[in-house]
Amino acid sequence: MPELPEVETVRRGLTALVAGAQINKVQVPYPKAIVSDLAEFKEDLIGATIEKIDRRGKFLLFRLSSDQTLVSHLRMEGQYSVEPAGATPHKHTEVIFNLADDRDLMYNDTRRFGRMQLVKTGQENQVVPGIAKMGPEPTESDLTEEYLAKILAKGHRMIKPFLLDQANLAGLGNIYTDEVLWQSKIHPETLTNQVSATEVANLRENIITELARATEHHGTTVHSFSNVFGEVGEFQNELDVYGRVGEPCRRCGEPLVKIKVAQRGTTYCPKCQIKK
DNA sequence: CGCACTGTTGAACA
DNA sequence: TTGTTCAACAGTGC
Repeated sequence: MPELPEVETVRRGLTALVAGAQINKVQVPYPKAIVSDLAEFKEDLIGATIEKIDRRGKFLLFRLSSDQTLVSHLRMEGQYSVEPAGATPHKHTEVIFNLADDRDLMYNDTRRFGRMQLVKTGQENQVVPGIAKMGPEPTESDLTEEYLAKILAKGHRMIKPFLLDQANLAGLGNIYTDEVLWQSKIHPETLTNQVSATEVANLRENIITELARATEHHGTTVHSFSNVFGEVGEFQNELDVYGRVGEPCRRCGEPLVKIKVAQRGTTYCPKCQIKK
């Protein structure tokens, strides 16, 4: 389900609902979801209060009063819901946090790809590989033009898998990558060292703007995404290429085409996005 | 039945 | 050594 805008939408929802809540007990119907020691996971969470929820890239970071952090990655279809205590778990509920205020925070994951682990706060930057290697957040201050130009020039890899690689920059996934490449008029198979300085500046601006816009619209709902309130995003109505194969390009009218790039479905405009 | 799918990772390979 | 590619993870829906 989620790229950065969706994870940020979940973070905000969770903050509104469970920041300040205390955990009484934890049940784990699907132990594989827990990467760290399971017994410690359950034990250490008892009595802890969720002080706040941060985000790094697509990772959610529940900051606990116990000086520990619950690191949670939703991968493809993970989602959280908050229900009255004792509510029946869903078919794919993997973890249940029983809260002291008679509510249950449930983690549900249809495809069972999501993972969570408990670490000492601050240690996530070393212990969680995805975070340790993660590139800058896609913001004006963190993602500088100099940095982007430098790493693009360094490799000779196709631009699409490059942008999907969280080690280069955080936050983009398959949907928004197709969108920003279309906006930037760059063919998804363009080699990174073939991207001109002008295109780099433009691409950077589009990445930052697009992810911020999508976040304002509470993300894109494809298939299963909903926030903790069970609400869907609205950004799917704003997408220009993803899911629009065969439909006319909104810039030139040419029918959009779909190809496979680095094992991922990729939609683009064959007239606006010319391979060099 | 076959294929596609929002993401990441570790092994294989150059 | 370093960078890149690709299968695998698991379930649902078309």
